[in-house]
Amino acid sequence: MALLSIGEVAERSGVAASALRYYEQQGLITSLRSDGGQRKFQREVLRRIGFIRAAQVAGLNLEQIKAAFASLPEQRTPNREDWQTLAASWQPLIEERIAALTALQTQLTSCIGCGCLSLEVCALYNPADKAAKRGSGARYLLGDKASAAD
Amino acid sequence: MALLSIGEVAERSGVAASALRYYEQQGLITSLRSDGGQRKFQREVLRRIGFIRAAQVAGLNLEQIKAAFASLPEQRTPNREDWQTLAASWQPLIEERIAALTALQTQLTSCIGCGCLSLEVCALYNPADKAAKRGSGARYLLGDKASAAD
DNA sequence: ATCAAAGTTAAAGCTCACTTGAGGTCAAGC
DNA sequence: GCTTGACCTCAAGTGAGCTTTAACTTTGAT
Repeated sequence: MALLSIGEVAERSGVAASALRYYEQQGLITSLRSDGGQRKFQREVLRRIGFIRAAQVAGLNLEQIKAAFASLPEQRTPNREDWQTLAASWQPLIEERIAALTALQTQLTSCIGCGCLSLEVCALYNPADKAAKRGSGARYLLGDKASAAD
Repeated sequence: MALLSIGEVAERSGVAASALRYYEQQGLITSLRSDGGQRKFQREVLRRIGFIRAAQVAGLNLEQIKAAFASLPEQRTPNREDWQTLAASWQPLIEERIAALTALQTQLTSCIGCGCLSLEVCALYNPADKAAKRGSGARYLLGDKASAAD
């Protein structure tokens, strides 16, 4: 069986059918349709979904993931090299996030050790000092969301 | 000047006044009031805010942070040791988060190296694959958050 | 005394990533 | 042919974490 129903994809990927419809609506995945209009997914979609979840863990939002997917070929099914390139492009991001957490760890530790009750010095006291204001909405991963810009 | 206005706290902490009011409403920080009803913050609030932001980066939500703050003394101003204890309690969480990202990194890398186009094996393909992998796997940051179900 | 800047409240609004619900359709087994 | 369960669409709802708005008050400098 070459094509998968939405229910099958949901079960195999561990992602709810409603989420899959949402991903399709957002342009992250695509589907064929049966005569009756029901979604028929190619197996490839499982890999795509795997990458979506992985990227979410790494801290990207759906729009960023969609942008990353734009590097994949549209004509043919992406091959190993295509995915490799994509995965590689995320490594720096993951490293960055790890670095941020490590820095936080250090900060918490050193803030303990140092006399940072004497204020003015500690990074925990003066975290941003001029935090760039993003738009409204949840800042679900404070550090990285778009902190490159200002 | 012992007490700080909300604007001063906002500027020093890099957190918007509206967010500070929200934190107060949620019980994460407290304030005294002037005769006219305006907030007057003790300096200590800056440390609290620092910890809030740090904890958010580490992945806690406000309720969890509030719960963590419950370990701080209410009668007296928390001293260095109090904060130390709190910070220490967050170390495992940060380590866990770093471990998750590292695992993701490994997965992405190995998924490239291996013949994982042959499906069925790759963790990216079968991320949840039933409740079998409860304690391990890259997805738990996502999974914990939304679905404690099943 | 005046006046602008900064502060107050309550309520509504917003983003993200989905989920839920209503009302209807499709596909497959008996 | 009928039934059942999976599927469809569209609209509205959810929750976290804020921000914005409106109408009003306080503070502090001149």
